[in-house]
Amino acid sequence: MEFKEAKSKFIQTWGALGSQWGINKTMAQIHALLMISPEHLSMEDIMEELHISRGNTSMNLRALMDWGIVFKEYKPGERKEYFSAEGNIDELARKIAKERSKREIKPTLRVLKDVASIDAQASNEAAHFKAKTEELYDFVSRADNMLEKITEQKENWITKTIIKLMT
Amino acid sequence: MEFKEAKSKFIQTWGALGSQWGINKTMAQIHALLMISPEHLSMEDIMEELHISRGNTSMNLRALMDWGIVFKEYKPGERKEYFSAEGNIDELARKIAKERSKREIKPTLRVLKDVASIDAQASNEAAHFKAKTEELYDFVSRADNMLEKITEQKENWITKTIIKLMT
DNA sequence: AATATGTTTCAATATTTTTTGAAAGTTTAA
DNA sequence: TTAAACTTTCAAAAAATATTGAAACATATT
Repeated sequence: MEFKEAKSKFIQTWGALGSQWGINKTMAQIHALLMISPEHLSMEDIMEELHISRGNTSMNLRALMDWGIVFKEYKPGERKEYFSAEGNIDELARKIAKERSKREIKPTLRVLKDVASIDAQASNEAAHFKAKTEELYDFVSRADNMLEKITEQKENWITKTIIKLMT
Repeated sequence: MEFKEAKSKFIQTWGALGSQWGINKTMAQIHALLMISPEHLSMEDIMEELHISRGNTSMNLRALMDWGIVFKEYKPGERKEYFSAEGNIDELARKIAKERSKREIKPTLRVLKDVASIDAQASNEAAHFKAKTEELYDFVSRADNMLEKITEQKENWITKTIIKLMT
């Protein structure tokens, strides 16, 4: 395969994967592009490469920076802003996990705790509901905890976790 | 909180969580509803409860069954079909993890392997691309492996994993 | 202070995804 | 074999989401 073809295929695939996991396709594509670029890229570079508008680029770069996985870079003597992606994949995954936990899991846990607090005496249906949502709260909170434990191990957390699991 | 209010809040929240993770909102809501129902529900029941059309209900029930987390039930002497959700949350999570790995991670891995096979000699850019996609392949494949290891432990895999991680 | 070089915002538009509802399909029973 | 009871399919419509592009905004330079 040609480099150009491979590059395009990678960007498309990363974008599609993003979509399937609830992340804006363009956002994932910009990230993919930055990840494989040896040099920092300007907004113009990104727009041209992905054929997207200035506004779209600006908004998605902001989102990526909010996630802490893309950084603004300045070149001495230049007014233009450049961008780079988190280069360490371990760190990238850790940040994504942390952010999704904060944005989605934690709020869900709050709701689960809340709805599980109803009176079980009210009816058979209510009792079942309470039991199920309690169970769910327990599970999700454990899973979230596990993820925290896994990612808080600095450096090579995947490998470290696999080793511990083999015992 | 009232049971009715809690129920509605739970269904909404579960639907929203689904959306954020790339799962159709209605699909997640149907699943939520079945999960908290002590009795099996018919298509009519679901349509009425969630205010959705017959077609929508039918298609999303099929999708849930394809995922292996909702089952068709027959009542003796009745022609109507009833539905129930996987009751074991551990098992539910395991099935979702397995299915997403199969549908999304595995195909991505194939592409990563593929694009990483380009000639690194071609250019500096190509060399960097190859290195990055190889690194990514390595990481994703380890992560997928880890998930497999975690979920293949039957019963209480979350708890078991946490214990192993504490050593 | 005017101009040049950039970036951000956001209402309008385009695209994608989901939902509807009615026709077609299936199965059971009379 | 016909009708009744129920489910599935899919083209059209609706809703949700993403994208554009131009005006507003910011900041540096002349």
